[in-house]
Amino acid sequence: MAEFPPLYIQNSLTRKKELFTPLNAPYVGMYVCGPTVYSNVHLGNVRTFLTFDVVYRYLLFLGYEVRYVRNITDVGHLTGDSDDGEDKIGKKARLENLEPMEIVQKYTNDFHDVMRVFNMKSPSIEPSATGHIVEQIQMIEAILDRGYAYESNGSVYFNVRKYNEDHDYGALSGRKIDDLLNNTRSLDGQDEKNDPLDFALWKKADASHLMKWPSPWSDGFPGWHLECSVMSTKYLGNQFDIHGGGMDLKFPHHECEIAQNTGATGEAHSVRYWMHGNMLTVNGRKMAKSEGNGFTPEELISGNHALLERGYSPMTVRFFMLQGHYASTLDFSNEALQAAEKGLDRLMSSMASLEGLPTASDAPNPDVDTDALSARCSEAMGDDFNTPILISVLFDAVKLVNSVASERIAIDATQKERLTKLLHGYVFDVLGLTQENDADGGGSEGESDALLDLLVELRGNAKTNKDWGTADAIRNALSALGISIKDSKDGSTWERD
RNA sequence: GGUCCGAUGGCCGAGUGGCUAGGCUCAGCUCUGCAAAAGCUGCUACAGCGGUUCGAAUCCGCUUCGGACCUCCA
Repeated sequence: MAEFPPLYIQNSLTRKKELFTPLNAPYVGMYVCGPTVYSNVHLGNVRTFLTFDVVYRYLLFLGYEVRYVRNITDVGHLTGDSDDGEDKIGKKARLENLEPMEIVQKYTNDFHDVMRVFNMKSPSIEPSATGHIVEQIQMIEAILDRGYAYESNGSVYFNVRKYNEDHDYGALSGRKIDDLLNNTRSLDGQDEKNDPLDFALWKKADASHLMKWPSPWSDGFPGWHLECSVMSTKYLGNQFDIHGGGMDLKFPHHECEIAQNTGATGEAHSVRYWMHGNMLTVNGRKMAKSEGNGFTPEELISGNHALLERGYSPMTVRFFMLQGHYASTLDFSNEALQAAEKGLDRLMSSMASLEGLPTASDAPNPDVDTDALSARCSEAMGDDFNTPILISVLFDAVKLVNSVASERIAIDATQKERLTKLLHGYVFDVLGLTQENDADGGGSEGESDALLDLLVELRGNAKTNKDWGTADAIRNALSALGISIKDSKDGSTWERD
């Protein structure tokens, strides 16, 4: 087995930072709760998917073979205060006068577009709940067989108290069953349940319900928590390595997932490392659809939203989010976005200069220790994916690159190669940042580049002749077009802003 | 009401007992025809009060303020 650098993960279940040891290295199984496709994703959703995109990327970077499963929830999600609420997708379908599956397709497409714009890697498998109705029915039967569920009026409920006699309900979220009971609000339409804590595995559909399937109990639809239990274990096994999701899913969703898995097999600890990403906040408040403080990636890029002073590029947002640790709340503000934009610009300018970096030295510069830089990077990521620390190390590398570029420091070819490999690996592969200079589009890029080179050369001649008027005129004109010129003692270069 | 979490310099944001990240902003300097870029230097903070310790942003207690979950939520 290959050697992997140590990776510590903060496990939500044990509340400890643990050394990551996959069940079957080099293979890793990872499941992340995906979106419910009944409306556009907002920036808060993006943050969670970004968190696990980086986890996925880093595991791949280390050389693990990862099966990354992220579901699409296209049924079973109830609205309102009780389990008798309406299915979100069915409701939306009625509102928009579309087939439920049209809704699902529409917002799935939107979700994929967003993922692409933010340079998220596609999961290995993206299963949908409606594609696994049979398996969900089978899991309900297994849970019934073990006595942890009961049928009531065509619906099936999980028996939380019975389960808690043999296992520990509340272990993940740190809740005690009696506290839960004391604090459960009395809701309507719960008479079918033996106990308010019980949750639905299968719901009987009424006549107006659009999405329903036959089952041994009724024509109905599966409970929300069930799909994740079914799809994670189907593709990753009854026990698998990493389960991720947003902090707000910890209870009840993930708690119920654990109960279902254990209830169906009798085996505890189906998930070895639970990871939870924290919330994106706006003015200190969680960004959420219900709060009305969310905006879509489209609004973010265009700047067309009351909270936005102007638009920001997807990579700026990606970088902004990576400058905070995934387990902390991150507060959104225009000021912070603008600071991130400049920082990213500096990082990317430096990346762009790597190729043309001079190797002025025949021997390695003893003051330049690429191995140490590399070690600090892997240490940062190995400490629970600490991207802020990683970025701080990368800025040290930026400083070094810029010093070499301006010939304040000399390095040899080997050091240049290592530096390039390090920066490419962490910036492009691990953090998933990309250069965003291709905004002018079209196939004429090469031509316009050549024209720009020519203009810069002409300006250089003007400078040599001390024709400052011409030189400044060219610089100002290019600046107005979004091209900035950088002078150094060896000549000038240009860069698109 | 219950459970849990947080409070870090002008802003964002790491850091869990001594080595006092990083980005942005601001000021000065170097370079430059000027500017930009780049480099260097400076601004040295940990909500408040008490305690433990040789030593606390970091551990403990209290107070204040904020947030999350307990209902759909990434």
